[in-house]
Amino acid sequence: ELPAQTSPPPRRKAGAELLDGLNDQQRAAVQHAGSPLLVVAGAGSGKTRVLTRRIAYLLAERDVHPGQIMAITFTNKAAAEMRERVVELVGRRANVMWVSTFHSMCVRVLRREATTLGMKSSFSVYDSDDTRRLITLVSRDLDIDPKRYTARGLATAISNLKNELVDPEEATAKATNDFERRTAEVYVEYQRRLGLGNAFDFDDLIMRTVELLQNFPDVAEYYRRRFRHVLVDEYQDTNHAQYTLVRELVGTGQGGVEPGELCVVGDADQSIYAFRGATIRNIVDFEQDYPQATTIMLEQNYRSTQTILSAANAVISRNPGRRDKRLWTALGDGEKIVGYVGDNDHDEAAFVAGEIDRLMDGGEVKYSDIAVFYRTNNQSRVFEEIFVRMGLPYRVVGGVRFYERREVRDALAYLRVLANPDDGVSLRRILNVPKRGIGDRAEACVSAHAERERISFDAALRDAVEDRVAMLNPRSRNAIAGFVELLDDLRGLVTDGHEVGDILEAVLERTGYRAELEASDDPQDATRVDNLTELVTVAREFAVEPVAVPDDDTQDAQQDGDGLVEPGSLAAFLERVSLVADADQIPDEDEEATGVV
Amino acid sequence: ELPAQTSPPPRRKAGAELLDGLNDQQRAAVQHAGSPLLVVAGAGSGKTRVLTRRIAYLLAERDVHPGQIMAITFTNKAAAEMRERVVELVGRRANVMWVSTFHSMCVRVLRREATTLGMKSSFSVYDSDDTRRLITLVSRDLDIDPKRYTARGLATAISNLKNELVDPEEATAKATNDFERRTAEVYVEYQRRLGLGNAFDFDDLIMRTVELLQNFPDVAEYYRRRFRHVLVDEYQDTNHAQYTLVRELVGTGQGGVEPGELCVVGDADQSIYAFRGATIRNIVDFEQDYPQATTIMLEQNYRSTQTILSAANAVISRNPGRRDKRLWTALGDGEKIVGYVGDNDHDEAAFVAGEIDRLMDGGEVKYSDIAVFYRTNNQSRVFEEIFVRMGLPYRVVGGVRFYERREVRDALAYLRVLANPDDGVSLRRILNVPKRGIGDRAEACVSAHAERERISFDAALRDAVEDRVAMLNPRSRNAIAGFVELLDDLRGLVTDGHEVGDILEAVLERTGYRAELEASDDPQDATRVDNLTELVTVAREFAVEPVAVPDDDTQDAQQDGDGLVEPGSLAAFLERVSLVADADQIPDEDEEATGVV
Amino acid sequence: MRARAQHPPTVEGVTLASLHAAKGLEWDAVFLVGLVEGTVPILHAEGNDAAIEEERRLLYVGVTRARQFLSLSWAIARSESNRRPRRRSRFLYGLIPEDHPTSRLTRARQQAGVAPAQCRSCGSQLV
Amino acid sequence: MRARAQHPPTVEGVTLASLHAAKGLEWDAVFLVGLVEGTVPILHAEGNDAAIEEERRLLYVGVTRARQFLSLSWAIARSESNRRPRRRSRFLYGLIPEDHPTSRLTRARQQAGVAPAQCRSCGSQLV
DNA sequence: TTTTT
DNA sequence: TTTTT
DNA sequence: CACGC
Repeated sequence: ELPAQTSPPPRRKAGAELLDGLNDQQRAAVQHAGSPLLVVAGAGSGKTRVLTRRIAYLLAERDVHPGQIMAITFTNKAAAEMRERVVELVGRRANVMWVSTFHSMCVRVLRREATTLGMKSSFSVYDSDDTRRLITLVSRDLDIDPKRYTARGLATAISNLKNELVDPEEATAKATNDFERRTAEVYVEYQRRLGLGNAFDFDDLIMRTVELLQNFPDVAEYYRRRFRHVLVDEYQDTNHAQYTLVRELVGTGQGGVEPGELCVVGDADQSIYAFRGATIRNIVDFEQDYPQATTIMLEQNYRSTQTILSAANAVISRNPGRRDKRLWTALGDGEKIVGYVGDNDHDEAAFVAGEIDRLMDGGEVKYSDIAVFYRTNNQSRVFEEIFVRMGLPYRVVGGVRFYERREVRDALAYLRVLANPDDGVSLRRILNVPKRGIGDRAEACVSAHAERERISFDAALRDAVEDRVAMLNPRSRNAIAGFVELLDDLRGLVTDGHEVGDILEAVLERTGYRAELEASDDPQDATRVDNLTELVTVAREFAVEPVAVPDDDTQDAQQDGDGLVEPGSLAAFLERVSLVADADQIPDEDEEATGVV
Repeated sequence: ELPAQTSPPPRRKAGAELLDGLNDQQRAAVQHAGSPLLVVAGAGSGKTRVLTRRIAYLLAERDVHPGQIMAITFTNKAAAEMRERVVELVGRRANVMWVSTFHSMCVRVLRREATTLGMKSSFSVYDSDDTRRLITLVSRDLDIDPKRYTARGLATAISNLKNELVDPEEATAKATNDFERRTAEVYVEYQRRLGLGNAFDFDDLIMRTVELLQNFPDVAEYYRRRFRHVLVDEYQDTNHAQYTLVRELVGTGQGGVEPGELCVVGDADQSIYAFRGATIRNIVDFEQDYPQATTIMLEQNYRSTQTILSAANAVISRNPGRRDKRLWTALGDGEKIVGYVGDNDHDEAAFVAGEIDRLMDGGEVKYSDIAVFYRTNNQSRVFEEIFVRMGLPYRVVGGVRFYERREVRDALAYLRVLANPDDGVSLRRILNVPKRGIGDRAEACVSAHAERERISFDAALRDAVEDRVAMLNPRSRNAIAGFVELLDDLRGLVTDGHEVGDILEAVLERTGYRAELEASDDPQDATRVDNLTELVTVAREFAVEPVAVPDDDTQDAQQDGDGLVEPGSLAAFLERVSLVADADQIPDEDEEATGVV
Repeated sequence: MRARAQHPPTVEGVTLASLHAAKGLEWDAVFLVGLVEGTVPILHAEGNDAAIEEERRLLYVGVTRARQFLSLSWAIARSESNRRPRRRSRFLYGLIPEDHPTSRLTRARQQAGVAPAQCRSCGSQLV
Repeated sequence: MRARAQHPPTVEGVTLASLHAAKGLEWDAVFLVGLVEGTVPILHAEGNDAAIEEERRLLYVGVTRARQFLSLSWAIARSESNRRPRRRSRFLYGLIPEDHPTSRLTRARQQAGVAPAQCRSCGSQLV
């Protein structure tokens, strides 16, 4: 025993260090082994710290290989931060872990197994805008009254079904009223068209991965053998499909594979995404779902003063039926809370501006340390007005995100069409953008032909060039011929292996898209040109960016064909931009990640 | 003589005081009498000071009655300032003077003499937007290709003709090419429709006042006898019509009335409105136009450092054929001029922001003492971006002005229709705003009926209610009936003598206009509601505002029926808002008005 | 001041965001504004217990974003055009007493037209 | 700083305006920006002597707005997307010498990539 | 009305 | 491309 | 028949 004390093996030392500075509950969460674990992590209780230490501890102390770990988050930012912090703790071998969002993780699985589901691995991922567009088309084809059933409404309904893992057939069977019947009808056709376009929508990524795991036991077994540890962040935000996905990944121990070790972290009191399908019940009922489960509560807060925590406790304690949890801190009471009643919202905003000025006068705080929160985005207006007048620097979070801007989506649609010719939604998006004389009528003719012949829109366009599309006049035919030729030219660049940035640059140049914006007198179009320039920059940086996951140091051989598209490729770029909501919405300086002060 | 020194008559003393602190040229300009006077007033040379002192001097020393003075400016702000400063010098009796813009002055004349020109005194004044709308209607009726001849283009062409005092007949006769012929055709019909709608456009105000003075010698004589002194500010900005108007007002001495005494002030080097019809020749050729004229040059500048003035002189001296004029100052050289070349506009903006920060660090300057000027408004964008980021308070001048906002114009259109039922443009503007089921087709039916029967659009609407309009379906008929009833209800409020603010409030309430905006989810609509609230406030303040012109103290009896609408009335409010471009675009703290430091 | 000009990207400014967007982050000073019925909780949630509970969690998320300084505010009317006064959020019951200065100010001002004094004492009166 | 908070309407901010909108007013410090061919004078005026003269008057109006401090600036390129470099305004001939630091900086920077030093000596070199 | 993909 | 009414 | 409103 004595030698062990004077020169302990490095691994043990690392393990001990990983528990440094943790409180009892945090330490228990890091060390727990052998059964499902629920960490109820109050606000500011050091949740990310626990997650990352736990992963490091698995590697350091429990003989777990990085390739056996899957950590799931909701945002790319959270995933990136988690990976980064684990790397800080255990080195670059951590890069072999799957640390990703639910959606990225599913894309990775689906790229590997696409053919099993009758798709090609070059599939597109449709976001809510693409989805709405496709539903509009479907809805029109089905002669649905677009006033009574808006595309947005139908999209929401279908999304809800998918979140509940209800497939088109079941939806049809279960429909009890007019709206549900119409929705099911659209759902069936929409899903068919997604397949035809070789595309998944956001919800499909989850639902169809579940389908894969449930219907193909050998696939499920492969992943269950591979990932022995599954960690899920923000568990209170999971919807039913995500809940099921996690269950399937972990397994039940039937079929010869021991269940994976599950650790979920979350806080029911911070469940605020019910409208997106999140079910607070997933976290509330965790102990029923996993009867072996252990629960650890993190109640010590490292962020706020006791005054603030008491206020928070007072607010939330009035919610009935919740797990009793009281945040506390060792930091002391701090400043009193300020209350103010204004005559009107302008008055209220003036008060806030004055208080900010006062805080700044104190000199201990920066503007970026201050935030104003409201329930609805339009409430920002009155603050912006007064802040501009007073010269208070500010940034508004929300609004149209970079990848949601029209010009950015147009440019990306070109790239998607180059990568996946079957992608009809993207193809139709750019068909006449910029204007090239292919009008509504021409599009309708081609579309009808595609439907009749049951071919892709791209194939129908090529038929049009050869005059095999009915009712199409020669003017339109010529315009289409020019367009198809343009696409083929651009696709040549892809085949020749040009960099993404160059391909994008060629798209903007050869299509005349940028020229049209530059010629415009609308001041908004100047911004649009700038955004495209920014997009080109992003693409250029992407090509030279060091790749996070494959790592020379690692022995893990499962990198190639492991659901990862070729780094730096067009496909990789599209995958990135399709699954990243925004580059930088909120500065990441100070995050949930709270440690001991 | 001794008694005169110990107790001089008050009037002489006032006169002497009025010359206090003026330089030789300024003093000469104030005292000049007996012939037309051109004051060439360089930038910052104390132009407004000279004008106001001159007026005061006329009253104090030259036995001129305030009612005999007409002072003309281009902006309401300049007029208000001039009046205010004269009042400071000579007291409230100055309020009897006509101090107004060219356009306000003409409206006042035209209200008095409307019937002479076959109009009613309740006429509307159409601004450029109304004009464009009416031209669009006319153009459509004349089957003019709206691509080849845009409403905007036609409006500009017609405006140019009016500025040159070319009437529709002359335009028709003189037309030499296709565009001119089409323009003349539109001009004829447009002018007919203006008459039918009992409306003048901005350019009409000038042109038709000239017509009045030229075609009705007794009217001209009345004004010439009445106004013995005409003063014109910013003379370099006059167009041909305004030039002629001034000539007609002053007269030539034929017909028994001595010519009025004319004093014009301006600076050819600051002529920058050629594109609006201003002709620099008016000021350049003043001495030829008025052979008796005296010219006084103000070259001493009280605003800038010599360094800046030398730069200014260097810039302008390269213009050929100009009157040689060199600004100088007694203030000394001051700081050197800073030059900077940026890599791109963002870089340039960063430099400017940095310099502003540096100036503010000096502590002697306020943000509001600093300005950034550019040639085209879209250049503001890059500055706004960097200023917001740096927390530099700023205000952008330009953009959509208050009275040009859609919601404000809609509300005013309601008021105009109440005041002038013949106003077809305003009536058609609000016909289906907010939506009340009177669509394009219905409007076309009513419009055709109005044309066919040669009645006003309002009368046609009333025919529609009685089913006397062809091709109109019952649904539309009912909608129109509701609308007409609504208008009649509202007009009842006007007849009952309610305050403008209440009438406006009733319009917003009973039409459902405000409700529609409040129900909207477009964040812009929240701003719109605020703008309407602001408009109501303006209207309320207007009703209680002390009236500037009629003054109890004065003996002048020509107040009633003197082209002034009843103070506080709906008509008065409309007149104000039709002729005021904007409430506060640039803060009026520091104006051209420069005196001795 | 001078330093600011030298490294401008540092001046990132005050954050304006929805309560949803605030989740997962923290700031030294936090202002929660518009705490009136119809906004927090939002009108739409009325009559639906689960929705009202979620609205309350939303406020909880907002409160727990603050490190040192927290301000709670609301306005009794949206703008001059809109007559009917607003009621403060039910979620403040128990947090700020009904008879607290901020509550009374509402009536006091309507009579006197005086600008409301700002209250720095609620912290001590928390439940 | 405190004073600012107490009477907020005073903080009116830096004025951004077109040269036309500047007419008739004055400021202690004036920045005239974008002084390149195609902007001042504007492209549209090219080939029309009267129009070019009016553009020159426009610059004159801008210059004479300043009381104490005047800055003249321009950029050699609009944004990264737009390649062809710009030439400074012809109206600066005689005002700022061709071989003045501001002119040379253009080339120097393209080679060195160094941020341009700001020039405080033109005032003395006026014609 | 909120919007992590 | 500027925009005093 | 495309396109702009």
